[in-house]
Amino acid sequence: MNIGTAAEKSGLPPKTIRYYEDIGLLRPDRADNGYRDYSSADVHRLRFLQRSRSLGFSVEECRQLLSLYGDKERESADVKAIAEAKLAEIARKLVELAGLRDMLRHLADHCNGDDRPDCPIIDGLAGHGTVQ
Amino acid sequence: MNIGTAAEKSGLPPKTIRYYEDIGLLRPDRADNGYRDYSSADVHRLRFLQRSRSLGFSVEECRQLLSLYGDKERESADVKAIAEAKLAEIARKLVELAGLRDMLRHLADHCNGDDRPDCPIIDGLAGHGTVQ
DNA sequence: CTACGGTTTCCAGTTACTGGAAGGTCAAGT
DNA sequence: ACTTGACCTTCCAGTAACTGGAAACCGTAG
Repeated sequence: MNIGTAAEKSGLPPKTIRYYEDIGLLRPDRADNGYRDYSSADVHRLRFLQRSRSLGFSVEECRQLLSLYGDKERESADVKAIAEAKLAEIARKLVELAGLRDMLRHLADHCNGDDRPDCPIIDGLAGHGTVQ
Repeated sequence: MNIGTAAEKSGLPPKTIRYYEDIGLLRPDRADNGYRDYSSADVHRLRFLQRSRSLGFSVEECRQLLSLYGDKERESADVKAIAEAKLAEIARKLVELAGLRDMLRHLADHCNGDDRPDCPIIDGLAGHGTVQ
């Protein structure tokens, strides 16, 4: 499949897909005419990249996660350790995302009209407590 | 409070905090010695920025969300519309993050030893269906 | 055989930081 | 009073992750 189709299916622009190939995240076939030819496994990788990038993981983190599948030589304990570390980070992100949702829900529901400017939502803006 | 303390409390490096001031997301006081002086409201804004940036929202999206509080002239309907749009996006992110968690959970739990390379997890890597 | 949309490479520009140099500030120790 | 070390300041350069645009090739429909 051509890059345009892969772009549609993955939700990533063609430019970004080529960029991911440049930095070695992907290695699509080439057709006789020189066009890139994407398999459905390629599209899965691209969808994964689209999702994890949009959730705030870095390209290097994505590369590591993708390698958990690709590298058959890798130690299982290694795979498990990396996966567990990311799981902890995901759990944290889920909590923060839910907090953000609650805060915006409150803003949308209760701060209409004259009330809004007085709403002390900013106190709950970013949760409570200190980092570290 | 000095920038170092604000950095600790917000989880952002001082460099990033100065950058956010450069692009107009923040306007801390200055002490007589020229040092930036952060209020607790400033720290709340910074914590909000740290969280929403790490969850994949762009700086411009963050600017818009912060303006929902700051701008007393803004129409309530406008505030509500923006908040609702972001809520939909957050709901989507929550689903994708949970999907990522399940996938990694499966990888960590069931793909140990010889089993792993054969696991067809990549099929579930990025969920199913097509974007758009 | 000519449009026109999709594809190629390459190079430049943008966003959002990040590192490092050169120097000013401040509180603690001698 | 003086020095030391951790903090702060500005400025300028570099990096990460795209993004836009030019010039040229490919492929199908009329």
